[in-house]
Amino acid sequence: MIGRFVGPFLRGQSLHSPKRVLFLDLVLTLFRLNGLLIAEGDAMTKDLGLTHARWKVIGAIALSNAGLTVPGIARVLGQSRQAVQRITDVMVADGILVYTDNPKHKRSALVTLSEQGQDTYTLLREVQDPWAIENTEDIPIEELETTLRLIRRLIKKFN
Amino acid sequence: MIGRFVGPFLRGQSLHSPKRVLFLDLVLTLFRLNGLLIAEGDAMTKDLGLTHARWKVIGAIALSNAGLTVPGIARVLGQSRQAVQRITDVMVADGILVYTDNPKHKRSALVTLSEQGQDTYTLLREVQDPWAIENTEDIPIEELETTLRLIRRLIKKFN
DNA sequence: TCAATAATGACAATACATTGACAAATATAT
DNA sequence: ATATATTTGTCAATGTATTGTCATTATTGA
Repeated sequence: MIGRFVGPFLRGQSLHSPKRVLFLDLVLTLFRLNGLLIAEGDAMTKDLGLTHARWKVIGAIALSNAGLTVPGIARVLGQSRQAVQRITDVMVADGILVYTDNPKHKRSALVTLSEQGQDTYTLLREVQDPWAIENTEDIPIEELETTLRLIRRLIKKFN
Repeated sequence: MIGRFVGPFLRGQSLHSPKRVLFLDLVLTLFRLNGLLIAEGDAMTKDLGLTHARWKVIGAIALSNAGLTVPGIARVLGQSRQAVQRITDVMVADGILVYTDNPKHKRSALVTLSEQGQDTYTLLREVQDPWAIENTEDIPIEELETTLRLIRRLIKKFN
């Protein structure tokens, strides 16, 4: 039952605009999933010496086609560019990332995986892939697509 | 097109398990939406003297039926109980929240809105409701339900 | 072309969150 | 009932993220 968590404050109005309550419930639920996903990722990558700040950056780079700058990674992750800059600086110092020349911008370098970074990514994939497959095997692909489409639609609104 | 952001590292495998790629893409997209939602909420509540740490707590309490303890709020928000404890302590000191007796637990108080907190919540609703309605008016309720159901399903896996 | 606007890097201050640890309270299983 | 496991409050250390500011570089539009 979808409306299960609708509380006393909202129940009085839920008949008038159920979509609003549904949406607020969705937002809160997204916050929760966000936290659980971070915990999942941290548990998954504990042995690799990664933290969520780090595997998020690696994931963003790996999923990108064109190459990403620091502000670009920040946009993909929904974070401030300063936070990403901080972690990429550390990861470059650690030899996981490399700043490479950006033909399109004099100062804003592209962030890429070093050789060591690619090794780390390979190890990450070895735990991440089974995890992803395991957690989607009982979910119809149509539902995943519908959800992803809706999430993207919301992102477009908030950009 | 759903697979638009699938990068060079993943493209080679996408035919073998498209759901996996879809899922990883979804995860990254959820991170992004999470950040955008926080920014939306902060912009929305700037005049109310709230921060995302605060309106999340208020929202969690408002959406709950039974009454929530600090660890309960933390579970709803997908955060550590220590983080929530910190912010509720500040909000109690500020007079927005009140710790009330919990018949079910000697030490673990229920967190409730003070009178001032309810006023704040009323003001919050005045900006939040139009926002929620505006951002869902072009989205079919079935899609919202499908998405919420999927998100809940994932949460259940990660609990 | 050139002026106005936006994006970026850099630095600082502050807010927020996680992790670890330990004692006290509660829940569970036998 | 009672031993065991889990949950909770608390404190401390550390990691992570936001906000604000300013100079510099890109982009846009007239």
